[in-house]
Amino acid sequence: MPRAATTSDVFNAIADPRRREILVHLALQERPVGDIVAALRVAQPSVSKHLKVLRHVGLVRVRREGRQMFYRTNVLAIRPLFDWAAIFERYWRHQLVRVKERAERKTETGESR
Amino acid sequence: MPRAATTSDVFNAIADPRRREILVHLALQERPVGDIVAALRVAQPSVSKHLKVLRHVGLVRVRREGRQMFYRTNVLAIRPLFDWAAIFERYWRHQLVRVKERAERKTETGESR
DNA sequence: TTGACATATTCCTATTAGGGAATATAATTC
DNA sequence: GAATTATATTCCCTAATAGGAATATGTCAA
Repeated sequence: MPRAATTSDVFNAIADPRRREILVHLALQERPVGDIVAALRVAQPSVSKHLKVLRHVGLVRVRREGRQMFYRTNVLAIRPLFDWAAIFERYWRHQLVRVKERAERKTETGESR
Repeated sequence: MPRAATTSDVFNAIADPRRREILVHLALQERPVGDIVAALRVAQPSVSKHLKVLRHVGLVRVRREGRQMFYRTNVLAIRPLFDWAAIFERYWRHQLVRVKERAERKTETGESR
């Protein structure tokens, strides 16, 4: 079985670094394709293809205005990714707390190394 | 240019759903490969291959004990993913706040629909 | 209609993946 | 050493890229 399609879900869609850049670029405000091309210095056909993938998984929305297509990030679509990563957040927080406590105990007892 | 290797970074490694399952399974405690095979009902060679990918990007750590290999999730390695997704968190929080406020205004004025 | 501009699609190609089956390696036990 | 258990690696195969170049589609203006 080959690798899952980039359009299969959000996790596969954001595997590509260019697409992640695009999403950040379109998070604050909608922008036409040409703006993305200029900002990320990527060939226009390449940008259009990435946008197609992002549209397929619902990570961006489009609006036409004359000949321009305004894209914007659908931030809510990133939530499944955030929620999944958050599963582990408490573990590393605990880990960091333990490291911190150990460091503080050492300081209190005047230990070095 | 083909797609980036699954071992190129955390984002590509977690694109596969099996690997995400494995990471969750190994988050609470370390487990031998056989345990993962039984829990996820995936062929053993397949599990070993996924673990290899996860090891390459630092998402899991291994420890040998006799003939068993105990793997555990390195939760801190998931942080780059969490941090990236968190960029968008404030945007959807604002969005949700706006939706909530609108709903409350409607309720106050006795509006329906 | 013609031309200019903005964006999308198609074609091509090298590379990668992931499952299954078979086999290899490593550690333990007898 | 031989058999057993646990895990890793290799081989085969098909499907899916992502970029580059060329081309198509769509919209507006004169």
